[in-house]
Amino acid sequence: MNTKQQIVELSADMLRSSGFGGFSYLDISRKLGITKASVHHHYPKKQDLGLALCEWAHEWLQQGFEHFDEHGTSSWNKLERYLRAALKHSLGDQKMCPISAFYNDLAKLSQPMKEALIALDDYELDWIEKVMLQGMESGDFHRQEDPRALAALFIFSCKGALYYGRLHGKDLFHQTMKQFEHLIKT
Amino acid sequence: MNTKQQIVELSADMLRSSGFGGFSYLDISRKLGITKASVHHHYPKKQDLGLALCEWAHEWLQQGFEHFDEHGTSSWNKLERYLRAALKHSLGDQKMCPISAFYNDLAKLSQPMKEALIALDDYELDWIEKVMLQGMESGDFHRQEDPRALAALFIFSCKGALYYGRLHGKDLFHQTMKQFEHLIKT
DNA sequence: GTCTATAAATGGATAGAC
DNA sequence: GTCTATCCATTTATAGAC
Repeated sequence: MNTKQQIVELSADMLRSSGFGGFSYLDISRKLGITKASVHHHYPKKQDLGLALCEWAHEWLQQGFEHFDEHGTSSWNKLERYLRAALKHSLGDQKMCPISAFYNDLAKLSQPMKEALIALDDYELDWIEKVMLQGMESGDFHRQEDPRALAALFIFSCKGALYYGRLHGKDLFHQTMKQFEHLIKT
Repeated sequence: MNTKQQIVELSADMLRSSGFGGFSYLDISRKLGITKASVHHHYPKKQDLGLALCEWAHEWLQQGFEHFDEHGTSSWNKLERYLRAALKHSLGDQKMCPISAFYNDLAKLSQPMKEALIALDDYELDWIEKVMLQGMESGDFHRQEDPRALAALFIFSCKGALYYGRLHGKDLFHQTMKQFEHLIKT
């Protein structure tokens, strides 16, 4: 893997640990055994790295969704796989999802990064909404007037539980999502 | 108001705008017209200020809950008042709730601050859970096995919607909480 | 309680040699 | 592509005079 790719992969890891403002070019250089100046050669401004990380996050989501679509045996099973992956990648090793990580430093993001972040959110909401609609069609979920609001409710519950779970433990996550399941399943 | 109180009040404002790591002693000193050294005299380490801010947040929550309990005409109305206040203090003037603001910089908080934060979360969850129980008793809400999980679902939905709402607008907040209302009310 | 002065570290960024 | 060297601003924190 070339240096440029290594920088993105490593940054993605630190992004999910500490947020976009939580790691520096010095951190990157030290862990890769190169100098700060070399990192700047590949990504002159940190905003450039930020946009590359948004692309990385998009592919990260895309791969997950394709996998859940392919292996999910029902609408709820697809959501269950989403939750299992979220739990493993978050509380499992004390990291955030990349989207939450960007929101952490929202006030300091440039306008292009904010737009990329909105697109990321919509991409995730689109997938959840699609699964919710499938679940209503198949009769697995109670019919709702506003499937996108239901998708938002699901995402916020999941991410909030992961966010708080870093301090309160994973039981809170399991109990919260079990409550959600109980409310929407027929 | 004496200097020490002014420091806490001003810090609380900046905390909700930018998170705990998002403001500095220089910011405080400039806005109060004193020097950094004077700020350090009142709160030697930033962690000392952080603990004072946790106390401030506790009183902030306490006053809100007392107000909602006193004026709420039903269980749902109490939650509605909570939501209205949250919306006003968050998307209204582009601020976060103090708890979310601390979570923003979770990785950098000292252990005593993390413990204070857990206590804050529990205090908020306790109040919501109590209202959920009242609503079930009175028949306003569907009965649930785990009222604390329902309280967590409510809080995460609300805070997530506020968090995302900073980029996606307040409609997302209204739609999400309307969906929650629809799922729990009889 | 407030000030001046200062320290040591970090963060983002650039110029220019190899 | 990588390095050395450097710049400038910021952040937390302390010592000591008034």
